[in-house]
Amino acid sequence: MDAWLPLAALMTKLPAALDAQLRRDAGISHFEYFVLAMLSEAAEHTHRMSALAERTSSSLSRLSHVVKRLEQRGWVRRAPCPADGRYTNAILTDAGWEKVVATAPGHVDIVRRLVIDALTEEQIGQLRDIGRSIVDRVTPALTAMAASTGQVIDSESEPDPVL
Amino acid sequence: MDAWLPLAALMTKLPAALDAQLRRDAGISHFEYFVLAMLSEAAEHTHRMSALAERTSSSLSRLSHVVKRLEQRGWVRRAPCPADGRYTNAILTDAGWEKVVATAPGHVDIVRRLVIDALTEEQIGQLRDIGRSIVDRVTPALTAMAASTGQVIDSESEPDPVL
DNA sequence: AGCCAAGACTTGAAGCTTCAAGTCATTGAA
DNA sequence: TTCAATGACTTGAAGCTTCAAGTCTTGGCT
Repeated sequence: MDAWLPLAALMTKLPAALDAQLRRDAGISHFEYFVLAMLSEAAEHTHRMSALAERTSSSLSRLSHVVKRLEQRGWVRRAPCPADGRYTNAILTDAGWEKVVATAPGHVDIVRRLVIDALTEEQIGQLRDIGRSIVDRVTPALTAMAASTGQVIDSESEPDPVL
Repeated sequence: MDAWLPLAALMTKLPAALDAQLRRDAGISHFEYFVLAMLSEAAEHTHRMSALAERTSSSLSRLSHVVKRLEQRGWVRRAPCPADGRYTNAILTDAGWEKVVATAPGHVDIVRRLVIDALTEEQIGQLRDIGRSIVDRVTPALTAMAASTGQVIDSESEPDPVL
Protein backbone atom coordinates (compact mmCIF):
# COMPACT_ATOMS: atom_id res chain seq x y z
CA MET A 1 0.00 0.00 0.00
CA ASP A 2 2.82 2.29 0.95
CA ALA A 3 4.26 2.08 -2.56
CA TRP A 4 1.08 1.30 -4.47
CA LEU A 5 -0.91 4.40 -3.56
CA PRO A 6 1.72 6.84 -4.83
CA LEU A 7 2.03 4.80 -8.01
CA ALA A 8 -1.74 4.80 -8.52
CA ALA A 9 -1.82 8.57 -8.05
CA LEU A 10 1.05 8.93 -10.46
CA MET A 11 -0.71 6.92 -13.13
CA THR A 12 -3.74 9.16 -13.08
CA LYS A 13 -2.11 12.53 -12.60
CA LEU A 14 0.99 12.48 -14.77
CA PRO A 15 -0.85 11.55 -17.99
CA ALA A 16 -3.42 14.22 -17.20
CA ALA A 17 -0.70 16.82 -16.82
CA LEU A 18 1.04 15.87 -20.06
CA ASP A 19 -2.24 15.89 -21.91
CA ALA A 20 -3.15 19.28 -20.52
CA GLN A 21 0.15 20.85 -21.61
CA LEU A 22 -0.04 19.51 -25.15
CA ARG A 23 -3.69 20.31 -25.58
CA ARG A 24 -3.13 23.83 -24.36
CA ASP A 25 0.08 24.62 -26.21
CA ALA A 26 -0.31 22.55 -29.36
CA GLY A 27 -3.97 21.58 -29.62
CA ILE A 28 -3.31 17.85 -29.71
CA SER A 29 -3.61 15.03 -27.22
CA HIS A 30 -0.64 13.26 -25.74
CA PHE A 31 -1.44 10.16 -27.74
CA GLU A 32 -1.65 12.09 -30.99
CA TYR A 33 1.69 13.70 -30.23
CA PHE A 34 3.19 10.32 -29.43
CA VAL A 35 2.04 8.90 -32.76
CA LEU A 36 3.56 11.82 -34.65
CA ALA A 37 6.77 11.53 -32.62
CA MET A 38 7.13 7.83 -33.37
CA LEU A 39 6.64 8.48 -37.07
CA SER A 40 9.20 11.28 -36.98
CA GLU A 41 11.79 8.85 -35.65
CA ALA A 42 11.04 6.14 -38.19
CA ALA A 43 13.02 5.55 -41.37
CA GLU A 44 11.39 7.45 -44.25
CA HIS A 45 8.98 8.86 -41.66
CA THR A 46 6.96 5.74 -42.37
CA HIS A 47 5.56 2.90 -40.27
CA ARG A 48 3.19 0.05 -40.86
CA MET A 49 0.03 0.55 -38.87
CA SER A 50 0.54 -2.66 -36.92
CA ALA A 51 4.14 -1.77 -36.04
CA LEU A 52 3.03 1.69 -34.99
CA ALA A 53 0.32 0.21 -32.79
CA GLU A 54 2.96 -1.91 -31.13
CA ARG A 55 5.26 1.04 -30.53
CA THR A 56 2.49 3.18 -29.09
CA SER A 57 1.03 0.38 -26.95
CA SER A 58 -2.36 0.92 -28.52
CA SER A 59 -4.95 -1.22 -30.21
CA LEU A 60 -5.08 -1.19 -33.98
CA SER A 61 -8.59 0.15 -33.79
CA ARG A 62 -7.63 3.11 -31.66
CA LEU A 63 -4.68 3.85 -33.89
CA SER A 64 -6.82 3.66 -37.00
CA HIS A 65 -9.25 6.24 -35.67
CA VAL A 66 -6.46 8.56 -34.53
CA VAL A 67 -4.54 8.31 -37.79
CA LYS A 68 -7.73 9.15 -39.64
CA ARG A 69 -8.00 12.36 -37.62
CA LEU A 70 -4.32 13.18 -38.11
CA GLU A 71 -4.81 12.57 -41.81
CA GLN A 72 -7.73 14.99 -41.89
CA ARG A 73 -5.51 17.59 -40.24
CA GLY A 74 -2.86 17.05 -42.90
CA TRP A 75 -0.09 15.69 -40.70
CA VAL A 76 -0.15 12.08 -41.84
CA ARG A 77 -1.14 10.24 -44.99
CA ARG A 78 -1.81 6.56 -45.56
CA ALA A 79 -0.86 4.30 -48.44
CA PRO A 80 -1.00 0.55 -48.94
CA CYS A 81 2.43 -1.06 -48.62
CA PRO A 82 3.82 -1.53 -52.15
CA ALA A 83 5.41 -4.85 -51.23
CA ASP A 84 2.41 -6.45 -49.55
CA GLY A 85 -1.06 -5.04 -50.03
CA ARG A 86 -2.29 -6.36 -46.69
CA TYR A 87 -0.26 -3.79 -44.83
CA THR A 88 -0.97 -0.08 -44.64
CA ASN A 89 1.80 2.47 -44.19
CA ALA A 90 1.30 5.62 -42.18
CA ILE A 91 3.56 8.40 -43.47
CA LEU A 92 4.38 11.70 -41.78
CA THR A 93 3.84 14.65 -44.12
CA ASP A 94 6.05 17.74 -44.21
CA ALA A 95 3.42 19.63 -42.25
CA GLY A 96 3.41 16.79 -39.74
CA TRP A 97 7.16 16.98 -39.36
CA GLU A 98 6.92 20.69 -38.72
CA LYS A 99 4.23 20.12 -36.13
CA VAL A 100 6.49 17.72 -34.25
CA VAL A 101 9.44 20.10 -34.43
CA ALA A 102 7.31 22.92 -33.11
CA THR A 103 5.72 20.87 -30.36
CA ALA A 104 8.58 18.75 -29.02
CA PRO A 105 10.47 21.38 -26.99
CA GLY A 106 7.48 22.24 -24.81
CA HIS A 107 6.72 18.61 -24.22
CA VAL A 108 10.29 17.66 -23.40
CA ASP A 109 10.45 20.61 -21.08
CA ILE A 110 7.46 19.57 -19.01
CA VAL A 111 8.63 15.96 -18.77
CA ARG A 112 11.95 17.21 -17.51
CA ARG A 113 10.36 19.51 -15.00
CA LEU A 114 7.78 17.09 -13.66
CA VAL A 115 9.78 13.87 -13.69
CA ILE A 116 13.50 14.28 -14.11
CA ASP A 117 13.96 17.37 -11.97
CA ALA A 118 11.94 15.77 -9.17
CA LEU A 119 14.51 13.01 -8.76
CA THR A 120 18.17 12.54 -7.92
CA GLU A 121 20.58 10.97 -10.39
CA GLU A 122 20.41 7.81 -8.38
CA GLN A 123 16.61 7.74 -8.37
CA ILE A 124 16.50 8.15 -12.13
CA GLY A 125 18.46 4.93 -12.45
CA GLN A 126 16.20 3.22 -9.96
CA LEU A 127 13.12 4.38 -11.84
CA ARG A 128 14.47 2.96 -15.09
CA ASP A 129 15.00 -0.46 -13.51
CA ILE A 130 11.68 -0.48 -11.67
CA GLY A 131 9.80 0.63 -14.77
CA ARG A 132 11.36 -2.06 -16.89
CA SER A 133 10.65 -4.78 -14.34
CA ILE A 134 6.99 -3.88 -14.06
CA VAL A 135 6.48 -3.45 -17.80
CA ASP A 136 8.07 -6.84 -18.37
CA ARG A 137 5.44 -8.35 -16.11
CA VAL A 138 2.51 -6.37 -17.40
CA THR A 139 3.05 -6.86 -21.11
CA PRO A 140 2.55 -10.65 -21.19
CA ALA A 141 -0.27 -10.38 -18.67
CA LEU A 142 -2.07 -7.96 -20.94
CA THR A 143 -1.69 -10.33 -23.87
CA ALA A 144 -2.95 -13.23 -21.79
CA MET A 145 -5.99 -11.29 -20.64
CA ALA A 146 -6.91 -10.20 -24.11
CA ALA A 147 -6.93 -13.87 -25.05
CA SER A 148 -9.07 -15.04 -22.15
CA THR A 149 -11.92 -12.56 -22.02
CA GLY A 150 -14.72 -13.66 -19.77
CA GLN A 151 -12.69 -16.12 -17.76
CA VAL A 152 -11.84 -15.93 -14.10
CA ILE A 153 -8.31 -16.03 -12.81
CA ASP A 154 -7.66 -19.20 -10.84
CA SER A 155 -4.65 -18.36 -8.75
CA GLU A 156 -4.60 -21.74 -7.03
CA SER A 157 -4.32 -24.11 -9.92
CA GLU A 158 -2.46 -21.78 -12.25
CA PRO A 159 1.14 -21.35 -11.11
CA ASP A 160 2.01 -19.36 -14.22
CA PRO A 161 3.73 -16.18 -13.00
CA VAL A 162 2.35 -14.20 -15.88
CA LEU A 163 -0.81 -13.14 -14.10
CA MET B 1 15.03 8.96 -22.14
CA ASP B 2 16.50 5.94 -20.46
CA ALA B 3 14.13 6.30 -17.54
CA TRP B 4 11.30 8.14 -19.28
CA LEU B 5 10.46 5.54 -21.91
CA PRO B 6 9.87 2.74 -19.40
CA LEU B 7 7.75 5.10 -17.32
CA ALA B 8 5.71 6.12 -20.35
CA ALA B 9 5.13 2.47 -21.23
CA LEU B 10 4.18 1.76 -17.64
CA MET B 11 1.59 4.53 -17.62
CA THR B 12 -0.22 3.14 -20.62
CA LYS B 13 0.04 -0.56 -19.93
CA LEU B 14 -0.49 -0.94 -16.21
CA PRO B 15 -3.83 0.88 -16.15
CA ALA B 16 -4.93 -1.14 -19.16
CA ALA B 17 -4.08 -4.38 -17.36
CA LEU B 18 -5.91 -3.41 -14.18
CA ASP B 19 -8.91 -2.31 -16.17
CA ALA B 20 -8.98 -5.54 -18.13
CA GLN B 21 -8.89 -7.68 -15.00
CA LEU B 22 -11.71 -5.82 -13.26
CA ARG B 23 -13.84 -5.60 -16.36
CA ARG B 24 -13.45 -9.30 -16.98
CA ASP B 25 -13.87 -10.58 -13.44
CA ALA B 26 -16.24 -8.00 -11.96
CA GLY B 27 -17.81 -6.12 -14.86
CA ILE B 28 -16.64 -2.70 -13.68
CA SER B 29 -13.89 -0.32 -14.71
CA HIS B 30 -10.89 0.39 -12.56
CA PHE B 31 -12.17 3.86 -11.85
CA GLU B 32 -15.58 2.59 -10.78
CA TYR B 33 -13.88 0.10 -8.47
CA PHE B 34 -11.71 2.82 -7.05
CA VAL B 35 -14.72 4.98 -6.25
CA LEU B 36 -16.45 2.10 -4.48
CA ALA B 37 -13.25 1.26 -2.61
CA MET B 38 -12.78 4.83 -1.39
CA LEU B 39 -16.36 4.90 -0.16
CA SER B 40 -15.91 1.58 1.60
CA GLU B 41 -13.01 3.03 3.59
CA ALA B 42 -14.83 6.22 4.54
CA ALA B 43 -16.57 6.79 7.85
CA GLU B 44 -20.26 5.84 7.53
CA HIS B 45 -19.41 4.69 4.00
CA THR B 46 -20.10 8.28 3.04
CA HIS B 47 -18.16 11.02 1.25
CA ARG B 48 -18.96 14.44 -0.09
CA MET B 49 -18.71 14.44 -3.87
CA SER B 50 -15.97 17.06 -3.85
CA ALA B 51 -13.90 15.16 -1.27
CA LEU B 52 -14.37 11.97 -3.26
CA ALA B 53 -13.24 13.72 -6.43
CA GLU B 54 -10.13 14.81 -4.62
CA ARG B 55 -9.38 11.32 -3.32
CA THR B 56 -9.88 9.74 -6.73
CA SER B 57 -7.94 12.46 -8.59
CA SER B 58 -10.87 13.04 -10.89
CA SER B 59 -12.91 16.00 -12.02
CA LEU B 60 -16.22 16.62 -10.36
CA SER B 61 -17.90 16.17 -13.69
CA ARG B 62 -16.41 12.76 -14.32
CA LEU B 63 -17.27 11.66 -10.80
CA SER B 64 -20.83 12.89 -11.16
CA HIS B 65 -21.38 10.82 -14.30
CA VAL B 66 -19.80 7.72 -12.75
CA VAL B 67 -21.73 8.00 -9.51
CA LYS B 68 -24.91 8.28 -11.52
CA ARG B 69 -24.11 4.97 -13.20
CA LEU B 70 -23.16 3.35 -9.89
CA GLU B 71 -26.42 4.63 -8.46
CA GLN B 72 -28.36 3.07 -11.32
CA ARG B 73 -26.66 -0.23 -10.57
CA GLY B 74 -27.70 0.04 -6.93
CA TRP B 75 -24.25 0.30 -5.36
CA VAL B 76 -24.33 3.95 -4.33
CA ARG B 77 -27.00 6.46 -3.41
CA ARG B 78 -26.84 10.24 -3.18
CA ALA B 79 -28.32 12.62 -0.64
CA PRO B 80 -27.84 16.30 0.04
CA CYS B 81 -25.68 16.96 3.07
CA PRO B 82 -28.02 17.65 6.01
CA ALA B 83 -25.66 20.28 7.44
CA ASP B 84 -25.09 22.29 4.27
CA GLY B 85 -27.36 21.88 1.29
CA ARG B 86 -24.67 22.87 -1.17
CA TYR B 87 -22.88 19.60 -0.64
CA THR B 88 -23.97 16.21 -1.90
CA ASN B 89 -23.05 13.02 -0.09
CA ALA B 90 -22.35 9.80 -1.93
CA ILE B 91 -23.19 6.79 0.22
CA LEU B 92 -22.23 3.16 -0.37
CA THR B 93 -25.25 0.84 -0.18
CA ASP B 94 -25.16 -2.65 1.33
CA ALA B 95 -25.07 -4.09 -2.17
CA GLY B 96 -22.17 -1.78 -2.96
CA TRP B 97 -20.28 -2.97 0.10
CA GLU B 98 -20.79 -6.56 -0.96
CA LYS B 99 -19.56 -5.74 -4.44
CA VAL B 100 -16.34 -4.32 -3.01
CA VAL B 101 -15.85 -7.30 -0.71
CA ALA B 102 -16.34 -9.67 -3.62
CA THR B 103 -14.10 -7.74 -6.00
CA ALA B 104 -11.19 -6.65 -3.83
CA PRO B 105 -9.29 -9.96 -3.54
CA GLY B 106 -8.90 -10.38 -7.29
CA HIS B 107 -7.79 -6.80 -7.70
CA VAL B 108 -5.30 -6.90 -4.84
CA ASP B 109 -3.98 -10.12 -6.26
CA ILE B 110 -3.20 -8.69 -9.66
CA VAL B 111 -1.57 -5.58 -8.21
CA ARG B 112 0.64 -7.79 -6.11
CA ARG B 113 1.56 -9.99 -9.03
CA LEU B 114 2.22 -7.23 -11.52
CA VAL B 115 3.87 -4.65 -9.30
CA ILE B 116 4.99 -5.91 -5.91
CA ASP B 117 6.27 -9.31 -7.00
CA ALA B 118 8.22 -7.70 -9.83
CA LEU B 119 10.37 -5.76 -7.37
CA THR B 120 12.77 -6.37 -4.51
CA GLU B 121 12.05 -5.09 -1.03
CA GLU B 122 14.52 -2.33 -1.65
CA GLN B 123 12.92 -1.31 -4.92
CA ILE B 124 9.50 -1.09 -3.31
CA GLY B 125 10.87 1.53 -0.97
CA GLN B 126 12.50 3.36 -3.85
CA LEU B 127 9.26 3.31 -5.82
CA ARG B 128 7.38 4.82 -2.90
CA ASP B 129 9.83 7.72 -2.65
CA ILE B 130 10.01 8.28 -6.39
CA GLY B 131 6.24 8.17 -6.75
CA ARG B 132 5.73 10.68 -3.99
CA SER B 133 8.33 13.05 -5.38
CA ILE B 134 6.78 13.08 -8.83
CA VAL B 135 3.21 13.36 -7.60
CA ASP B 136 4.24 16.29 -5.40
CA ARG B 137 5.45 18.05 -8.54
CA VAL B 138 2.58 17.09 -10.77
CA THR B 139 -0.27 18.00 -8.48
CA PRO B 140 0.40 21.75 -8.29
CA ALA B 141 1.32 21.83 -11.98
CA LEU B 142 -2.04 20.31 -12.84
CA THR B 143 -3.82 22.92 -10.76
CA ALA B 144 -1.82 25.69 -12.40
CA MET B 145 -2.58 24.43 -15.88
CA ALA B 146 -6.28 24.15 -15.20
CA ALA B 147 -6.19 27.80 -14.21
CA SER B 148 -4.29 29.04 -17.26
CA THR B 149 -6.00 27.35 -20.18
CA GLY B 150 -4.94 28.78 -23.50
CA GLN B 151 -1.68 30.26 -22.33
CA VAL B 152 1.80 29.26 -23.33
CA ILE B 153 4.47 28.28 -20.87
CA ASP B 154 7.29 30.76 -20.80
CA SER B 155 10.18 28.84 -19.34
CA GLU B 156 12.59 31.76 -19.58
CA SER B 157 10.85 34.44 -17.62
CA GLU B 158 8.97 32.15 -15.25
CA PRO B 159 11.35 30.72 -12.64
CA ASP B 160 8.48 29.17 -10.72
CA PRO B 161 9.41 25.49 -10.21
CA VAL B 162 5.81 24.39 -10.40
CA LEU B 163 5.78 23.92 -14.14
C1' DA C 1 -7.01 -22.86 -61.17
C1' DG C 2 -10.16 -22.38 -57.19
C1' DC C 3 -11.02 -21.97 -52.31
C1' DC C 4 -10.43 -21.20 -47.78
C1' DA C 5 -8.07 -19.64 -43.60
C1' DA C 6 -5.41 -16.07 -41.52
C1' DG C 7 -3.87 -11.58 -40.95
C1' DA C 8 -4.28 -6.45 -41.25
C1' DC C 9 -6.73 -3.12 -41.05
C1' DT C 10 -11.45 -0.19 -41.15
C1' DT C 11 -15.86 1.05 -39.62
C1' DG C 12 -20.17 2.03 -36.87
C1' DA C 13 -22.18 1.88 -32.55
C1' DA C 14 -21.96 2.09 -27.63
C1' DG C 15 -19.74 3.70 -23.57
C1' DC C 16 -16.81 6.96 -21.07
C1' DT C 17 -14.54 11.55 -20.38
C1' DT C 18 -14.16 16.29 -21.09
C1' DC C 19 -15.94 20.78 -21.87
C1' DA C 20 -19.02 24.47 -21.41
C1' DA C 21 -23.30 25.89 -19.46
C1' DG C 22 -26.77 25.73 -16.26
C1' DT C 23 -28.91 24.99 -11.48
C1' DC C 24 -29.23 25.51 -6.71
C1' DA C 25 -27.84 26.75 -1.84
C1' DT C 26 -25.33 29.91 1.04
C1' DT C 27 -22.55 33.95 2.22
C1' DG C 28 -21.51 38.69 2.33
C1' DA C 29 -22.19 43.38 1.03
C1' DA C 30 -25.25 47.42 0.18
C1' DT D 1 -33.68 42.78 3.36
C1' DT D 2 -32.18 42.15 -1.12
C1' DC D 3 -29.14 40.80 -4.30
C1' DA D 4 -24.88 39.77 -6.47
C1' DA D 5 -21.08 36.49 -5.91
C1' DT D 6 -19.25 32.06 -4.76
C1' DG D 7 -19.02 27.30 -4.46
C1' DA D 8 -20.75 22.60 -5.44
C1' DC D 9 -22.49 20.02 -8.15
C1' DT D 10 -25.37 18.41 -12.64
C1' DT D 11 -26.26 18.05 -17.37
C1' DG D 12 -26.00 17.76 -22.59
C1' DA D 13 -23.11 17.72 -26.35
C1' DA D 14 -18.82 16.70 -28.51
C1' DG D 15 -14.77 13.97 -28.76
C1' DC D 16 -12.18 9.73 -27.90
C1' DT D 17 -11.77 4.67 -26.98
C1' DT D 18 -13.45 0.15 -27.09
C1' DC D 19 -15.99 -3.58 -29.00
C1' DA D 20 -17.83 -6.36 -32.49
C1' DA D 21 -18.33 -6.90 -37.34
C1' DG D 22 -17.03 -6.34 -41.88
C1' DT D 23 -13.60 -5.78 -45.91
C1' DC D 24 -9.69 -6.87 -48.41
C1' DT D 25 -5.26 -9.24 -49.47
C1' DT D 26 -2.20 -13.07 -49.49
C1' DG D 27 -0.56 -17.83 -48.78
C1' DG D 28 -1.49 -22.56 -48.75
C1' DC D 29 -4.27 -26.65 -49.77
C1' DT D 30 -6.70 -29.49 -53.16
